Amino acid sequence: MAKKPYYITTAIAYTSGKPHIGNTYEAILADAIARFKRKEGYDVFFQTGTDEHGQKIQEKAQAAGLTPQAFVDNVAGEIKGIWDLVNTSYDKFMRTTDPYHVKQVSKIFKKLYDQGDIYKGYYEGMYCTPCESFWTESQLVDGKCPDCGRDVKPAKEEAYFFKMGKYADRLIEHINTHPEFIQPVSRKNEMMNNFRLKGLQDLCVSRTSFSWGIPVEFDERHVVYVWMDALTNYITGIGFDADGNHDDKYKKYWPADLHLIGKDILRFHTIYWPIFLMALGEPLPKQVFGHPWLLQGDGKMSKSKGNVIYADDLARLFGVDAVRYFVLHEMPFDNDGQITWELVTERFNTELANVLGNLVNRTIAMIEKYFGGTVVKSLAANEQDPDAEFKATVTGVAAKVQAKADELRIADAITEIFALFRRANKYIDETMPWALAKDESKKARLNDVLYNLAEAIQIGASLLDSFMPDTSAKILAAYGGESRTLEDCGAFGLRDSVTVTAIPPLFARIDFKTLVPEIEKIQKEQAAAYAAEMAKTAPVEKKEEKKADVAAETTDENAVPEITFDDFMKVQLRVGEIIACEPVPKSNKLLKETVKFGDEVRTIVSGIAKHYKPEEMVGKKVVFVTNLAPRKVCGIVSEGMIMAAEDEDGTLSLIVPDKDIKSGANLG
RNA sequence: CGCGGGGUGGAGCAGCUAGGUAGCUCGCCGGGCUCAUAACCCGGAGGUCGCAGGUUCGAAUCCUGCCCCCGCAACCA
Repeated sequence: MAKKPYYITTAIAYTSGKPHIGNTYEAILADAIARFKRKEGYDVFFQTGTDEHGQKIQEKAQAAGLTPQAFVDNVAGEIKGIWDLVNTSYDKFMRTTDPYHVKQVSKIFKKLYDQGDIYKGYYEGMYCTPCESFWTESQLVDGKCPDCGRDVKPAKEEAYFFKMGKYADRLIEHINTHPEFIQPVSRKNEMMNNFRLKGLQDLCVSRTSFSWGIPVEFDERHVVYVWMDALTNYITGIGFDADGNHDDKYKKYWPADLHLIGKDILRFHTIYWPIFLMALGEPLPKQVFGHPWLLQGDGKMSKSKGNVIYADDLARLFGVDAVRYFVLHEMPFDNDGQITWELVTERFNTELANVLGNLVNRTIAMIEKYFGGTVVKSLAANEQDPDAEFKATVTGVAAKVQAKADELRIADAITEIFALFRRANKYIDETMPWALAKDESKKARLNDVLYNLAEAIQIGASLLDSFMPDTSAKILAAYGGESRTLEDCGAFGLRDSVTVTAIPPLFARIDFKTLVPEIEKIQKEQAAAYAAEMAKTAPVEKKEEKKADVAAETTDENAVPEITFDDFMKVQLRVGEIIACEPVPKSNKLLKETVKFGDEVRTIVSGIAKHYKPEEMVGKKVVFVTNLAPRKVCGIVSEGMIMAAEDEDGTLSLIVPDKDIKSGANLG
């Protein structure tokens, strides 16, 4: 009988930079599922890859002095390298610059245009001519360009749009009749609300403001905009052809069984993507799973602080399988999870070293010590098997693991496997092999006990092979066995004899203190590399970094250039007395202060509400910058800036004069 | 009333969709054992399940209101 096909994908990673552990988590999770499906007997096709077009990449490449293609070649190589490092068993690494994909996207666009689903229209907004950028009303600062501060004017740009509304009813129907389509189900309502509350607007699918993309074949000033380019990778990667001459692979694997993606892009995968497919007349994917995020626990992630955690650093310190174990097991099913160096170390020691590594090791040691390395299967079937309960527990694990894995609850599946290892440790205490060894008449019993342990360990290791492939292989090699099928994991006593070979500890306990210098080194290097990059690319990069990571810019001294005395003198600093203060409505960070500088009274808005209460502000004398251009913040004009110091913990402290001094006093 | 997620023993989480003894890992305390990586095994302390109402024979679980935290958005001049 032919194996059933199973097609699984990850989202494609954007090639703007090195992926951190949170991005890598998705690849590892998909890999675990893919491997387990193979173990279950499916004919699996696992596709992952990179999303390589767009304005941001064009700008980054320019800043780095590379062509966009050369730039994405580098980054895609780096991403693939990390995926390989953590042992993802993808069948295809898809890139959106792949010629076949480019050709097909172009054809798809044309086809949808010809059949009337895509039409030419206008993208309207406020336009800044020098910056060549469109802004929405809400993005404008004080009615001016948020980038350069110059005037903007209403303008419209030609663009192509996709008629989303045409397919909305069919999609709603599909979502309602396929409860398994959106996972976890708790997200389903969220998606449906998008229809009811906002209606479904037509989607802009082309741009003329940059050129690094797939050209629209019949209108070359346009390039295809991100979602139509990126989402279609799932079909072009397996040989979809817009003219219908599909590759056999497409016929076999589409529709996909599972799109594994981050919860942030669930919308695009459960609304836009199905509608594109409907327009193309193709079947919809069976399931879209929006996984939670893996957050870094020690403060807000910031490259300038060097506290971004990357898979390769983790792998160097803990080993690849420990990284896989951590992200697969420590992630809750539908809440965000946390990762810190301390947490990884703790799990490494308690679970991997203590429970698993030590079990494997002590059992080998006993088999060698008492039997020279070989134990045999008990020949006489014992009517009242004293180990019946133990054996039943061990052989029952496979079914439990399978049940959990089929629900995509990988963390729970792993917990089941470790329950087996814990049970085996307990079995050692129950049977006390070292006591049996002292009595020659109990040699047969001792053999049976150790044989049972060896079997249990091999079953556990076999079940582990989808999640920790290297560790599984090492254990099985030490016990001279091979990874067992799921079915065989449900049976005890498969081998007539087991011969073991001593191996070094699988996971040597780690004292966190010894790791601290390493981690500090990693963080220093990261911060230095970031500063260097900032210095090199600052002019171009500023725009996007401002949005993506404000903290980076303001806390990274290394990136700040030297100024002259004259420059400094341009800044006017004065002591102001706060005579009134109130929170800004609709904001959780802002306080509005009324400040007296001598005879002058000004209104100043500051982002300090998380650190200071309005009532404790009143009466304080604080240093302000008083010659900044006024700016509207949340509808209030702010005429200056309060001075405060912030450390890396985010603690904020206002700068106040050492002695009482009249308000309005100048600094210098 | 911008959108969403969450509040369960010291920490991190499960349980909630289909109400019925509050569970797991770590930590802590005590004990056991010595094959093993100061590892393993057993026992124990510790929880008004954010608050207040409601439905019910019975609510962590369902309903209503409120409080707090975290993301996103907004925003820090």
